[in-house]
Amino acid sequence: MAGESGPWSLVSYSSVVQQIHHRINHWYLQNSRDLPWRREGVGGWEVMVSEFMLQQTPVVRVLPVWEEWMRRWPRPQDLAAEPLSEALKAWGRLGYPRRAQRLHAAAVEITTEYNGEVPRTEEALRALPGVGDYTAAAIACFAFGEPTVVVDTNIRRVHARLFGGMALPEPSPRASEFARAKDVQPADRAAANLWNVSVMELGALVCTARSPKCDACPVFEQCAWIAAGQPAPHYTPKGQAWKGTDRQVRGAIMAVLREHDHPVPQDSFLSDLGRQSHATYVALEKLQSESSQRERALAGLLKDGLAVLEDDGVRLPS
DNA sequence: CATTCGTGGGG
DNA sequence: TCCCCAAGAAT
Repeated sequence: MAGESGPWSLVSYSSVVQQIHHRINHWYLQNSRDLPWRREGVGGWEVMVSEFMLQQTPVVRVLPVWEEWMRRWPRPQDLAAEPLSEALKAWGRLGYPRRAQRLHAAAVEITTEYNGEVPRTEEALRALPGVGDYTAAAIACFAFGEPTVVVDTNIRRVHARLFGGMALPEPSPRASEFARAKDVQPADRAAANLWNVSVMELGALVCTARSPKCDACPVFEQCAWIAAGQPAPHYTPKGQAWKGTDRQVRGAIMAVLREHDHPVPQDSFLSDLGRQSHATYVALEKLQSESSQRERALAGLLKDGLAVLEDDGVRLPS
């Protein structure tokens, strides 16, 4: 495979790889979760919304919000007809509200440029706001059966272990990983489709980042990481800073704005303490004590178009 | 290429 | 309790 020597070189379609295909696909058919966006008859819009929500957010937290969005906005036009503020409110506490902003913008673009039909090609999808390499490949594959090369964090981890013999993939995706994923993917269209979702599911349920369930793995015998004696990661992931960051304050401000239909005076953020979660309460105390950070965080939200400044306060964008 | 950007459940 | 990190994208 590209950029790699060793036992897997030039043997992508060897019997071993075909056996891996069969084992992981079979495992998937027996063990996959019954997720609503995977059910029969689900269209591009449903898959697209799920993919946006699943960007850096666990499935269990997405499920109820996705159900509500599908009930309320069954088509892109339905969301596009609503002001951005409604999308931000319905996004709730999923996190990264810019995803809701970009999904709303994508719905508008689909409505105006594609007559309300989610585009089927990876290229067209990739041009939509909030759609990167992974999401474009995922929608094309899962919704429309395109044999795209899907590379998400789960697939990267499975490939790093199974084929690379490493505990974890590199911190940031490399071109060589895409090349390897393309190389080990079945040529057949339907087979590639099943393979993509199967490897992803294996990574989500068995080949997890922490304490992988190797005793339940269908390709334990083929795994290069197991064969190498399960070596430890060659780097230490650097944690995501949170306490005292602008992100925390931005989240607190957004939590307040979501609960108001009218502009909220900046000096009255603290008046809503009673209705906030503990996390928001803590963040709001910071809003009070560190005005410079509050101003910086608010400026960021205004710049990002997630909040609007009026004469009488701050509100969500309409 | 490194940073920034939310949230909350589980190890 | 604390820390990890989860179907990433944009800059």
